[in-house]
Amino acid sequence: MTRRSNKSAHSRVRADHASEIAEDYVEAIAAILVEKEICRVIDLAREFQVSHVTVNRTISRLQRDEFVTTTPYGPIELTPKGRRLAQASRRRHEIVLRFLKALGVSDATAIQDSEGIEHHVSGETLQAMEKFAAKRLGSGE
Amino acid sequence: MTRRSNKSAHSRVRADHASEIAEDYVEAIAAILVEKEICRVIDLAREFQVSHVTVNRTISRLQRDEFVTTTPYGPIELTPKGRRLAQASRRRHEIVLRFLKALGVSDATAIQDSEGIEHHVSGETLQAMEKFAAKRLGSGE
DNA sequence: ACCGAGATGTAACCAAGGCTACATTTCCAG
DNA sequence: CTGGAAATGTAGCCTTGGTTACATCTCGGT
Ligand SMILES: [Mn+2]
Ligand SMILES: [Mn+2]
Ligand SMILES: [Mn+2]
Ligand SMILES: [Mn+2]
Repeated sequence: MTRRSNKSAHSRVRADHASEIAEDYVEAIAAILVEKEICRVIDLAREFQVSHVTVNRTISRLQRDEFVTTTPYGPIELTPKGRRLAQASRRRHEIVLRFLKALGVSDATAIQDSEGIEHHVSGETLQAMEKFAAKRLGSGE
Repeated sequence: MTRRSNKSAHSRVRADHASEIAEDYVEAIAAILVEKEICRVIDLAREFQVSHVTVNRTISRLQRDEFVTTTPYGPIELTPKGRRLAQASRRRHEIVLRFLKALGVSDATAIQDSEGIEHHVSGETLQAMEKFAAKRLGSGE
């Protein structure tokens, strides 16, 4: 076991990565919209620590895929599809974050690790994490 | 908290991804070497479910970075550096896998999810996972 | 009103990782 | 020993996501 049984988990990982940027962007956009009511290219450049050019081109792809809308020099908005993805991504991210903290990991580390882990957590695992965190923090302890 | 405090976890994630293929390849090569004593391009193409061309070019990069050695039409071998990375990657992967199983996730799901998660687990989190799995499966139960 | 700093856009480049199509090499079954 | 199937290599293509350099637009403070 353990070795050589996995048909190809790697294809799944590649698929996870293909949707990762969309998930992180719409999640970030939604968060910025909440606390600043307007989202601009530079906000995302700061958040992701990339150049504004990278943000521009990413936003183009997201617009092509109908997650966001924007106009030249205008702010960035979410489509309904974008809002749905943002909501789901935020929920999953928060569950993973809470889970890591419940596991006993420091806040700083939990924040860092959850940013990558979130994209590789299946529904089944997410449920297990949720349950675990609930048992740890929920009402007891 | 939770929102807007993370300076940039995203840079860390990008760094994780940059080393991911090297880790997975050397880990796979080491495993193949154990049970077949020779590793060929086609073995890796099957393992990762990619074309042999992709494997070729990846192996070139790994050779450039001194993780593997190979010759035209020859088998693929690990350098000492490659062996060290393989060993460390295997260990981390196994801890994550055992951890997910200990959490109550099914074997199939644990195999899938651990393949992506492993690359985003910091030392601190890995230790927490190890400890948890030990408590769950270690001597009790 | 206007002007300059900061935000945004665009051009051109790069590396990684995918692919298909085709060429070449290996090596074993007959 | 040899023919051909399987393995390997090579050429050329694509998308994503990163960069710097430079051009243009916007808008708030004087
Ligand atoms: Mn993320
Ligand atoms: Mn990942
Ligand atoms: Mn692995
Ligand atoms: Mn992996």
